[in-house]
Amino acid sequence: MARNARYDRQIALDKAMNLFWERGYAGASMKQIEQALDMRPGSIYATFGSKDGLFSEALAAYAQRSGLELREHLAGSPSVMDGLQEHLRCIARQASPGGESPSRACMVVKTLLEASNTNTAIANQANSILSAIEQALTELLEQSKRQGELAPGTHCARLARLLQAQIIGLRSFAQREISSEQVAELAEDMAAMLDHYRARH
Amino acid sequence: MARNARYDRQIALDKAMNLFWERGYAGASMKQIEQALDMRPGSIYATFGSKDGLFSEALAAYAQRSGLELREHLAGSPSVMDGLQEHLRCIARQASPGGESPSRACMVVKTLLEASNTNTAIANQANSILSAIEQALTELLEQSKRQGELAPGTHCARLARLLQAQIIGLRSFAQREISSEQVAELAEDMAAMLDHYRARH
DNA sequence: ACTGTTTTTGAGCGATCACTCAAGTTATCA
DNA sequence: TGATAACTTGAGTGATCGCTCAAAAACAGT
Repeated sequence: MARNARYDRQIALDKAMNLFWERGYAGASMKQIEQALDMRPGSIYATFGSKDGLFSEALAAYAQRSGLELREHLAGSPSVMDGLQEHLRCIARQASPGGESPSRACMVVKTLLEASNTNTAIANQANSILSAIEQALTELLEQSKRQGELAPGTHCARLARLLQAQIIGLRSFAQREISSEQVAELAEDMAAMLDHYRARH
Repeated sequence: MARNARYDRQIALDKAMNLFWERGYAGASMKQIEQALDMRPGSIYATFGSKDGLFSEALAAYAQRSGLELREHLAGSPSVMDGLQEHLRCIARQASPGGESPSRACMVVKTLLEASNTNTAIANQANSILSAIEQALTELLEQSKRQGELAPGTHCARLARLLQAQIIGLRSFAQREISSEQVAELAEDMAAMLDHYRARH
C-alpha cells in the first residue's frame, strides 16, 4: 500500500556510469549528476546513499559490462588467442576519436589514477577489479596453453599482466588527440606481439 | 630599492609538482598547496597567477625533468635500443611500491585522463607533451635505424607510438597494489619485445 | 634613520561543494 | 474513496572551494 519508485535503478546507474566515466569522480558534481539522472538530491541519496556509494555502484556496473564484452569477443572466436587479439582490435575501434563512448580511456584506470592518493575506498575497489581481470586473463591463458595454442613454457600469470598493461596502455594512449588509424595500428602491433607467445615457432 | 622575494620560484614549483603529481589537479586544494609551498595565497597568486597557472608550470617542470632522465639513460648506454630497454627497467625500479615518488603513475598521463573532459587548456598541454615525446622517440629510433641497429623496414613513428603506449601501460599498471618484482618482470617482458625489432633475426 | 618600493600576510569574499529534511505528491490498498 | 505508506521535491545546511586586497612587514638605496 504505497507508491512505486519513478526511476529504474539500472537505468539511473547507467547514466551515472557514463557521466563518471567521462568526467571522473571529482569532475562530476552532484548538480551535474542530478541533471544526468533527472533526479533530485533527495531521491539520489535515498537510492544510493552518497556520491561515493553511487560512484562505487557505477564502477561495478562498468566492470561487469566490460567483462561481458570480453566474454563475447572470446565466444565469437575460434580460439582464446584469436579472441584476445580480436579484443585488442575491438578496443581500438571503440577508443577511436568520434566514437560515442564517454571517454576513450578505461574508467577503472582513470579511477585508479585519480583515487590512489585521495580516496582509499574507491582506489581499493579499482585495485580489486584489476586484480580480478588479471586472474581471469591468467585462467584464459592457462586454458589456451592446455590446448597447445601457447608455447609450453609460457608463464601465464606473467603474460596476463603483460596483456593487461598493453590494454591499459592502448586505451590511455587513445585518450590522446590522435587519429583512429594510428590507434588501430597500435592495436595491430600489440596483437602481433601476442603471436610470439604461440606454440610452434 | 625594494624587498627581495623570500621564496625560490624553482623550489616552490618543485614542491607544487610533487603535490599535484601525488593528488592530481582537483585533488590538491589551495589550502594544501599553501601548506606544501609554505606560502600564503597572496604570494602564490602574485607569483603564479592562478591554480591553473601553477599547475601548468608544474606540469612543464615535470616534463622537462622526465626528458632529462631519458637523455641520461641514453647517454649511459652503448646504443639507442639498449638505452631504451634500460629506460624501461629504470621506470620499473622507480615505479616500485615503497619508492619515494609522489605517485608511481606518470603525471602527464594522470593529467590527460583527469582533464580530457573537464579542463581543455590543461588537457591540451598534456597532449602537447605526449606528442613531443612521441616525436623525440621517433627521431631516436630513426637514428638507431640509420646505425643498422633496427631492422631496415621498421616503421619508426609507429614503433615510437607502441613504445610510448608500453611506457604508459607499465607506469599505470605499477599504480596497482602489486609487488615490485612483478613490475620488474613486466618491464623485462616489454624490453624483450623491443628485441623483435632489432636487425638480423 | 628615513624614504620608497616590493613582498607578505590572512581575514574574508562569493561561489560551489556534498548533503539534509520537512513538506508535498502519488500510488496502493481496504 | 479515504487512509496509509512510500517516494519526490527543492530550498537551504555548513563546509570548503579558488581567490582578493588592504594593511603590515621587510629590504634597498640615500
